[in-house]
Amino acid sequence: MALIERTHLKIIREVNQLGSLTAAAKKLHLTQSALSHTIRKLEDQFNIAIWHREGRGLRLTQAGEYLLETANRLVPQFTYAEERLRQFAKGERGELRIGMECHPCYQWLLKIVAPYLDKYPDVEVDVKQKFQFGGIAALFAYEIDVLVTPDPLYKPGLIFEPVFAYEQVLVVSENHALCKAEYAKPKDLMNDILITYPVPVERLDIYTQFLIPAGITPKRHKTIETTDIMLQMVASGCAVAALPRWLVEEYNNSHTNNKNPAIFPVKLGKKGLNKHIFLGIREADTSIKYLQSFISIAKTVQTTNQITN
Amino acid sequence: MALIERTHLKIIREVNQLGSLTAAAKKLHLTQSALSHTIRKLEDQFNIAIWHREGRGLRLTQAGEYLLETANRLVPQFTYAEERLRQFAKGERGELRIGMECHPCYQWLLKIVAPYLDKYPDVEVDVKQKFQFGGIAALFAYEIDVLVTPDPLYKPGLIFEPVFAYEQVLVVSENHALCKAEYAKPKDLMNDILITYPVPVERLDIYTQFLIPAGITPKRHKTIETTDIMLQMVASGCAVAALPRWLVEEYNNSHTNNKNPAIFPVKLGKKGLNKHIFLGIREADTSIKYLQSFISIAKTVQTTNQITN
DNA sequence: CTTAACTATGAATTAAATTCATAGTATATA
DNA sequence: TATATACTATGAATTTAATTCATAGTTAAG
Repeated sequence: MALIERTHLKIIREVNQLGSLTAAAKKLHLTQSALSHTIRKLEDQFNIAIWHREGRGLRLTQAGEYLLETANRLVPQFTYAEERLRQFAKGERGELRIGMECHPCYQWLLKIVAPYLDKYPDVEVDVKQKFQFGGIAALFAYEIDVLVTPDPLYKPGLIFEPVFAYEQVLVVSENHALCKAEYAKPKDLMNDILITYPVPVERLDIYTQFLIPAGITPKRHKTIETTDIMLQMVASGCAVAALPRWLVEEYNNSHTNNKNPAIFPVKLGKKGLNKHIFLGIREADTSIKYLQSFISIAKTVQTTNQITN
Repeated sequence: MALIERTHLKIIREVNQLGSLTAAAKKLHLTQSALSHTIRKLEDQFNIAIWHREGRGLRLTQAGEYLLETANRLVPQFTYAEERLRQFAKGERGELRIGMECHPCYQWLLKIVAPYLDKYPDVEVDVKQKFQFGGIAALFAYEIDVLVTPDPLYKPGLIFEPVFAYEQVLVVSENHALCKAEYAKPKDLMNDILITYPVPVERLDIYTQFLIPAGITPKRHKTIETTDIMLQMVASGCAVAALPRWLVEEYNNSHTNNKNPAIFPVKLGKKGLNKHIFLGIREADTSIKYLQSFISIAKTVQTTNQITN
């Protein structure tokens, strides 16, 4: 059984606009006969007339008027959908769900997103920070499209790209004993309150690569969600934290003129704790232009950052 | 160049709902191969993927998600449109634009429309009273679908059906000299103010069939739009009017208990002035069920009226 | 009353959709 | 770790549908 198709709607619209089957046929690159047959089939199918045939003219019936309304509503939605598909094809449109497994990177991300959206205004950017089974699983499950993480996990189907290097440092107030020290040793933290983000200890480098190897635990361990509050608590001298060096520098640049107490970065161990941030994507998505572009912009922004800070 | 068609949308919807091409194919009474080819063609056309192929499973891409949304929006509109066409075919739906060339018939019309809409709730009824080139022209020009008129004009393409007979009478107050007369003669009106609807004199029977043949004109001629006010003016004794007998009877039934002055019908001439009301439709529309039904209901209602009044 | 500008329609043709047959691949099962 | 199972993809054959061609029929205009 034949149904209403896009062509029927297109024909009805064109005939209404141009006034005749012949003219509509020319516009649609078909013959008058084709349109006549096509519409006739629909009319027979539903046992209705679409036009009153009055000599050499056509006048819409009520059913025809109704179909014209429908056509005027639906046909543009088809052409719009096609335009969208072309945008998808060109990689100009899509959803970019960014997963963050690196708390302090949020500030950095904001700097990328602004120029990125200038270039790809039709990409819908969304940032997610919580994952039930971790960021990698979220990538595999298509919950997110890019993962920002310091812990790449090279699995088949995933690709990781380093986007910037940074040094994880201990952050202390001007009153802290370590504030002018060349570097910190694990036991220096025995009497400090250590603030971290609320993530499992095994994902905190200051534990896995600094305190735990030395068998040391700090006096207390507190967790805080927001970087700003964390830094303020450190500045006030209540506690210490482990954060990227650039965050400390940025904080000082924006706060010292306000007479806020400065904070000091201290190397973690003699060699420091050097880290990378990676962007992870699914291998299947490597061809998506707006995704590739996000990665390359991410690389640019970090470089600029390194230089200015 | 191939475009997005209804089938594509249907397939995407079904696959999303049933989880596989195979299941969707069964539901759509097609083979899995057909769906695969059809979608593949669209993908090639726009150079996009609609699904990620993961082993034996399909997962929508972003473009696919978008198309699914579109499908969920558009497909129901197609099926709805088809339902409407079936209603048009059955004559259960349509527009019924009623043209009135008979002012006092408005009350009568209201009595028809109520039971009619009970039976045809999907018919859109509209009443028009003004026509630039007359009611017949309005019928031909598809401005209206039925014409209610006392003056049928038998032209090819039009069909008129009498729906009720009535007597046009002179209406006077209880103080008028004619109020108990057997019938009125033209010269009886020489000192009266005559009220009519604001239509050309050649469409007023009291002129064309009563006064003009006798070469008489009334003292004055006033026009009023509304029947109610016309009747009240007659009742107050200021003027006389020519109206259908049943209108006078109806007025008296509803007003005498309120102590309002009664009005009296007087035959126009010895034999009275007998008229018919006709419904006119286009010959092309005779097959429209809801239109035929309107005419038959119209005939029923007038009969009932005749008896009760 | 002839021409021009339409639509309708049957038959022929062309194009497109669909199926058939089969290969390929991941998942579940024994 | 085979093996069955439940999918999808795809080329070629087939069927079905769309389109054209050729032509008749109708009306409005010159």
